[in-house]
Amino acid sequence: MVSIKQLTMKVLTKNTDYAVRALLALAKAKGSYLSAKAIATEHDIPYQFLRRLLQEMIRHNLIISKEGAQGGFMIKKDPDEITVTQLIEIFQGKVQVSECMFRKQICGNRARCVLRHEIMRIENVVQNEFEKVTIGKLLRDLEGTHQAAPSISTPESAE
Amino acid sequence: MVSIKQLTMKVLTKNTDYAVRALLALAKAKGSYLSAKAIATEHDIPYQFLRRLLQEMIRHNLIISKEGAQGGFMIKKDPDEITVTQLIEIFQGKVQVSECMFRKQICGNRARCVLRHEIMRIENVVQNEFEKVTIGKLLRDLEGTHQAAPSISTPESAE
DNA sequence: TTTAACTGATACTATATTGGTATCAATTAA
DNA sequence: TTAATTGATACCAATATAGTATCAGTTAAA
Repeated sequence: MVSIKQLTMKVLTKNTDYAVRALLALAKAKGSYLSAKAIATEHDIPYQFLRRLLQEMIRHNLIISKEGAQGGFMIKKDPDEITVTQLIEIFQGKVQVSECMFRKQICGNRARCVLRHEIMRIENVVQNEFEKVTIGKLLRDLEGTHQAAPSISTPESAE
Repeated sequence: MVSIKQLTMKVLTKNTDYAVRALLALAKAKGSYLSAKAIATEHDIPYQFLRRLLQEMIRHNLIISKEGAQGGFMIKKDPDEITVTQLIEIFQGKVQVSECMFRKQICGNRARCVLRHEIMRIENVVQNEFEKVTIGKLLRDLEGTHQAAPSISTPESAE
């Protein structure tokens, strides 16, 4: 058996998965510090793995930290402004359908490439779909309140 | 620097990329046999790699082969019926946003999970987009004829 | 002022996936 | 008979993904 395929093509890796969960926990605990250990334990995320993700999120100004005893992490950015697209880009890189498809052989001869256009269109669709999903929305869904975001009406908010 | 991300999140791997190119070549040469070597050379695809992909496509009834000298591969299935979704499923597995996200910790307590629904919605969007793109459509785009498929009218293809 | 609970930073390991190569047997046209 | 070709499969290398370990520095609190 030639294993050229896997079971599923994962769109979200564990990185993003864990990051979303951690952010939901932090969004919920808004205003107080949660330690990496507490988050890891409660949400079943490998501790050291989580810490790397948290550091990365600090670098991207999504959260802040406090060192020392009773320290931990606190959400910084408005949960309604944190999209899954952003998290994917941070942890998995920019969504791209194919790095070179249709560029080399096929489109080499043609100046304007309709295929390239087709592919980019799908890229945008994927990205837009994930942009509709924010941490704020997920949190409300999770808590079953289903109320609209306080100050933002459109899900596609700017940076 | 902690490399927890790559440059880009590839949606199409080389497998699928090469398979599409090979199928385009075979669709173009419809009715005659093309050798793996010829396809590999002309489209800059690693020979042995390509052969594995061709074997896989035979198993999925997309193409047929003829052994021996002057043998090769010929397209079997109607190019308009071969979607990129199918190729992704053959070579990369079924598109799935996340295998476990929101299922374990988060949704453990709640019977009906709105998040799960959200994720599945995106999965469908992605898949539908790729289903719009067939080998037949790509071939016509490639040749610049832009005429509709003989038996199938594609409403979304006119952009 | 010592200690335990923390984060910051980074090195390390294991496994899976992806991309690619090599080999040998069987088939067939010339 | 031979060269071109597929069928089948084993193998290898690079990269990505997932997870672990360690040590230094900071801080609240005993």
